[in-house]
Amino acid sequence: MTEFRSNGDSAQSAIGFLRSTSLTSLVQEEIVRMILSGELDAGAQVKEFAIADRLGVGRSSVREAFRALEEAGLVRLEKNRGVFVREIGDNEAEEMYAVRAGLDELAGRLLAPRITADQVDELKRLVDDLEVLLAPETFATYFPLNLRFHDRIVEMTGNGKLLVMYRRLINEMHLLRRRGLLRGGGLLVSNDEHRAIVAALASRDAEAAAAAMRDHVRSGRNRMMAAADAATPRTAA
Amino acid sequence: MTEFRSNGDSAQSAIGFLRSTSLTSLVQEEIVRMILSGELDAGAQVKEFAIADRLGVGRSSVREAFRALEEAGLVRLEKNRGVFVREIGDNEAEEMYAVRAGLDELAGRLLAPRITADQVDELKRLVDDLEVLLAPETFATYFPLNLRFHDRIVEMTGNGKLLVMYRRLINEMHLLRRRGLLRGGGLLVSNDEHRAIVAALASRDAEAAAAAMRDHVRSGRNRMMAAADAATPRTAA
DNA sequence: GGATTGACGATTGTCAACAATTCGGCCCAC
DNA sequence: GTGGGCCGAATTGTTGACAATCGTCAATCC
Repeated sequence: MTEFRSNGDSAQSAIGFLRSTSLTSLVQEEIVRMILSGELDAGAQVKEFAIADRLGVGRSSVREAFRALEEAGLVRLEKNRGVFVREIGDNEAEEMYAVRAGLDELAGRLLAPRITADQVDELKRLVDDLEVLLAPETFATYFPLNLRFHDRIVEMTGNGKLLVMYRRLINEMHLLRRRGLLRGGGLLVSNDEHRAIVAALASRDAEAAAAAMRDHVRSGRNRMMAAADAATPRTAA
Repeated sequence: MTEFRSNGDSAQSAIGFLRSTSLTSLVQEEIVRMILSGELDAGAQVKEFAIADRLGVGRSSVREAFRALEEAGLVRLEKNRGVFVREIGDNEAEEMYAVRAGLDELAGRLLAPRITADQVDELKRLVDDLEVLLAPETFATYFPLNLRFHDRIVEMTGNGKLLVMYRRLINEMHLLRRRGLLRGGGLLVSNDEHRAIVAALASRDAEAAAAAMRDHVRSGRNRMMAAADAATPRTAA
């Protein structure tokens, strides 16, 4: 996201970088990376000094980053006890799926009337790429590309506010307790639904696109819950 | 929200209060109050030391609060220049109305199937109260009660995640540049729509409730935009 | 033996001091 | 008169130090 080039325009980038980037922002990005990559597990405690020492900054910068991360829903602050990576239980997971369905539905409705032919092609290409990655040995790369497919749809709506809220929610949903199951195989059968979404968008039918998005999220929720139940059955056979 | 009583259980409240409340949280709440009350205008600079001195706390607590407020979208941090109350231009206002329509629509769809008779009565009472306040001299109290009406609907869905996102968005929308026009008279004619919303919810028809909510937000947007255009006409007569 | 208390180490909460940057005014040269 | 550069006040960025709190562990008492 913040890269430099070695050619002439790097000076301008560097200036913008210095003007906009504080230590706190960098610390914040690093902690987000650690959380999303799984380096910090849900529920784990994150110690101020450990982060500060590791990144070579003072504790204040880390503390400020923690405040921002709490507001973003990624960590939980307990006074005098420390900060912990948030865990998301089943109740909250249900709530999040409902909200995500609403946001995705809105994205489909907004995008369908204004999508361009180029954008349809781009989405079709993404779905084709996903198809290839369905094999078990490449599944580690299926998951991020799937995220990118949905992110691009929201991004294409041109609604920046929706995109910010959507991304924040997706980030939080990475903390689902049973996330591992999702990545492991629960989503394998969803590519047909991706094709249905692209088809609905290509037809420029707002309601059809909205319905396709909503149904896809709902299916994802069901797959997740089924996988969770299979892992921790409530009644033994 | 955090009140004490003078009877026996105050000790327990006080303990919980101390355990959960940091100076930063209090500072944050105070700044939010100042922004929402209009004490701090959109675009105004907020100086660290001024807040710290006024509240009798160190700058660190204020800086941490700033970070959280930036993540919440209420202020904008410019490195080495200061923090400013965010202003929301016309573009972003459009985006926010679209997202709010989506959230309200979702709230209507979620609430309709599960609303209780008591809840319907409560909403009806709120609409009746609003009716009385339509007179110009009481309009200052119409606005907060209108907010409460919509907030209660979202709250009644039981979806906490939706409620958090909704409230954050509503807070941000207080920073609309032409907000004064809204409060002054643009929303006067909307109580019929409120009745329509309650009627749709009472009928337990999810799609009807969703449509009523969406239409209401859309009307609000149109009223706001019309008022804004009237205040700053793009073409002179 | 079990429970309570006290002290200690570790961690967080808050603050004040120092460094770096920005912005405005002033002077001076042209 | 105008533009450039210098200087100083004001503000923010960052750090380290000190105080308060929590959890643990061992010693003590019943």
